Amino acid sequence: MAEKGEANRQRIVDAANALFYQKGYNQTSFSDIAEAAGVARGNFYYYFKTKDDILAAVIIHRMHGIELMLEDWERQFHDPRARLKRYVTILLNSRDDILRYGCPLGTLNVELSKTQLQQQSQAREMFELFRIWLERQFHALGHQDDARDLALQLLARSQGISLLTNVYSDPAFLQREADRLSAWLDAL
Amino acid sequence: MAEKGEANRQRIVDAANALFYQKGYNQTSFSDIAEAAGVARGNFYYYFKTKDDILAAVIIHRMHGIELMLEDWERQFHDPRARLKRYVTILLNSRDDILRYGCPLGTLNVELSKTQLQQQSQAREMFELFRIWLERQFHALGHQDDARDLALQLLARSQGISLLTNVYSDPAFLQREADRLSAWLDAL
DNA sequence: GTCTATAATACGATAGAC
DNA sequence: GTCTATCGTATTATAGAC
Repeated sequence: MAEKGEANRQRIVDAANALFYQKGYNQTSFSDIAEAAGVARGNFYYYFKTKDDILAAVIIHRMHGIELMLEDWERQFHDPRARLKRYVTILLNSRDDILRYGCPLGTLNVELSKTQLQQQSQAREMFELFRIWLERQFHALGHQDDARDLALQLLARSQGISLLTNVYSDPAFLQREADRLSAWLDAL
Repeated sequence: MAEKGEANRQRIVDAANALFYQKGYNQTSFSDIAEAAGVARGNFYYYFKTKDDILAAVIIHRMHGIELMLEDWERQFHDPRARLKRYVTILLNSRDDILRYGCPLGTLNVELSKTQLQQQSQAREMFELFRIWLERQFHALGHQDDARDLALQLLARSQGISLLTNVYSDPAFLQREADRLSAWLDAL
C-alpha cells in the first residue's frame, strides 16, 4: 500500500533526522536508522537507494520545518524587531539540545564541508532560508543598505554562541549571550 | 634507532594533524595517515596502538604550537590591546584554510562532541589555552570583572565568523567581520 | 511492500617474519 | 624498528523468497 509505504518513509526520515543531529551524518549507519525507525535493514533500500538520498530527504524535511516556523513567526509578530528577537529565543528554547549536540544547521554544515562539498551545498540552503528571512526583517527595520550584512552578522553570532555553549556545556554563557544579542537588536 | 623512530613518529603526527583538519577525525583512516606519512601500515602500530592515541598526540602537538604562538605574540606586543588585535588577524592569515575547512579548533570540537565526549574534553583544552590568554589580556586592559566574559565573547565571535565564512566560502565576509572585531576591541 | 541472507568492501587492529 | 599478511568486524548495498 502506498499509505503504509509513505508512513514508513516518513519514519525513516524522522529517525535519520534525529540521528544525523545527535551522532553526525558519517557516524550514523543504515543499521542505526533502520533500528530507530523500526524498519528491517533490507526493506530500507526500497525507500532510499543511497545514504545521500536519505540526507537529501532529511534536508528537505528540515527546510520544510524551517519554512513553517518562519511563517508562524510572521503571523505571531508583525513588528520586524519582535520577529528578530523571536529568532534569538530559539537559542534558549533549544538550550538542552545545543548544550549536548550544538546547532543542527551549523554542525551538519561543518561536517559536510570537509569531504562532502556537494551535499554541503544542499545543507547551506537551510542557512539561506534564515538569512533571507532575517534580511527581510532588517530591511523592514530601515536598514536598506546593510540588511544582508546584518543578517549574516546575526547568523554568525548565533553560530558562535551555539558552538561555544556546546564546547563548554555552559548554559549560563548561552543565556548571557542570548540577552546580549537581544540588547544588540534593541540598540539598532 | 630511537632517532629514526622519533622522526617517523613526528611525521605520523604531522600527517594526522593535517588530515584530521582537512577530512575530519572519523573520516580519516589509518591508511590515509600511513600513506601521507610514508609509513607502512603495519609499522604504524609500533608508534600508536589506537586511533585515540594518535588523536591525543595530535591535540598535544597542536597545543604546543598554540603555546609557542602565544609566547611569540607576548614577545612581539606588550600592549594588551595590540595582543588582542593580533589574535583577530589569525582569521585573515589563515583565510584560505578557513574558507575550505573552517577553524581547526572549532570543527574538531564540533565533530567530537557528538559521539566522542571523552576525546572532546581533550580538544576543548585547545580553546582553554586561548581563553586563558585572552582573559589575561582583557584583565590587563582594565577589565577586572568581565575579563572571562569578554574572552569567551571574542572566542564565540571568531568561531561564528569562521563557520559562516566556511559555509558560504565568502572571503569578503571574513574580512568585513575581522575588521568589525578589531573595531570592537578599539572601542572597549 | 516486507523480510532473510549475503555479497563486497573498508576499517581498526594483530601476529609474526625479518 | 620495519614489513607483509591477515584476522574480525562493521559497513553499504544487492538478490531473491515471500
